[in-house]
Amino acid sequence: MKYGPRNIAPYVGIFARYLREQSLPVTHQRTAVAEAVFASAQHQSVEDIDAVLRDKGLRLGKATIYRTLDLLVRSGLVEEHDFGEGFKRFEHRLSRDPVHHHMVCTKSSEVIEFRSEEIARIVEEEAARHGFRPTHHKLVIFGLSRESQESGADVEYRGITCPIETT
Amino acid sequence: MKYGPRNIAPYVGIFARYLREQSLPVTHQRTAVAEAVFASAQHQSVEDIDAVLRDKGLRLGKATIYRTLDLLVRSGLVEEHDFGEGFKRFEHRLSRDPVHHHMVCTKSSEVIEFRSEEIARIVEEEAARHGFRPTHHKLVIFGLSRESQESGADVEYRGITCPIETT
DNA sequence: TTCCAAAGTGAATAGTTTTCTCATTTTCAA
DNA sequence: TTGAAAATGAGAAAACTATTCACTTTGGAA
Repeated sequence: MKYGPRNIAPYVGIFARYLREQSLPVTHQRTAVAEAVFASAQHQSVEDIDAVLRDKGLRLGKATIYRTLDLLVRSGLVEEHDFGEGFKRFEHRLSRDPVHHHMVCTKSSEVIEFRSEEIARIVEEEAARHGFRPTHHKLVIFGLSRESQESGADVEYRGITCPIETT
Repeated sequence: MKYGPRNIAPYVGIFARYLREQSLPVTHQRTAVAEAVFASAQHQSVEDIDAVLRDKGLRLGKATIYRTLDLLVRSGLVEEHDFGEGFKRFEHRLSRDPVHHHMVCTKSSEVIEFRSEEIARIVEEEAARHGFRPTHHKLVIFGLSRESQESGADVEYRGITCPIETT
């Protein structure tokens, strides 16, 4: 779904332009965080981003990373995800498929992306039916990836066996 | 989407049966939490549930509430939601439409439920296409409810104005 | 280039939600 | 009734994110 490394300089430039439009200073820290996010095709946690920056010899305050990610999300260049892990993940929107959804393996945490025109249509229809004005939507499918199934994992259902009370 | 108050005793009974099947003690606290969740048609936070219990004169430890909610979710009788508020919400599955999705108003936090057979079909198709074995899925549409729109609220887009760098 | 007001940074702190610990209490089968 | 296994709850801890504030940087103006 993502298409390997690319020249990210132009995208960092777009972020810089966004900052200037908003009358916000273009700092080294902001540029560095943007580079780290744009350079990876992964769904990165704040820890991941901090690690990447650290590898480059940069030690930014956590607060700065959070604040810059907030700006990136507001700029529309980066998307925020919550896969139910207890923390957020961030993904740039510079791929050829900026709108897509996710399947998350509950065993391996593997993430598969997919696209669906139908989903967008249904969202519009359902929203219109309720007088709702949608801005964005998120669909996440949970389950087992092919790899997890092949490695013997199985969905363990521990729910009620029968919804009708018999006792 | 929810159909008013009902006699929840049978459902508490089903939870009790689930506990016995799992060889887990049926305690007063567990019964009380189940009652609180089953009695409301809302998407309740842990705080909400604690408040309901408190109103009934019950003061359970937070740990017990969390542990019991975990059991309720595992039993399949209750569903867990994350509407991006920073905390979880819980909803029983005793309605006539146990499978449904949500629209969340980013202004008023109002939640609208809707059903869609098409979504389920698409989920199955897309999962099959990737060899993925789905267990469940969540679709949340964010935007403005009719009421919020009528009260003058507007989506404020603060993103980039043009993705093509011109400078 | 220099100046400077406005804004950013980062270390520490605080806040929130959720989980863990462990001494005490409860459950439930025998 | 008894007792082993499990639950409870108060508080501590953990995990993630936001805030505070003294100091630094940015960027437009002179």
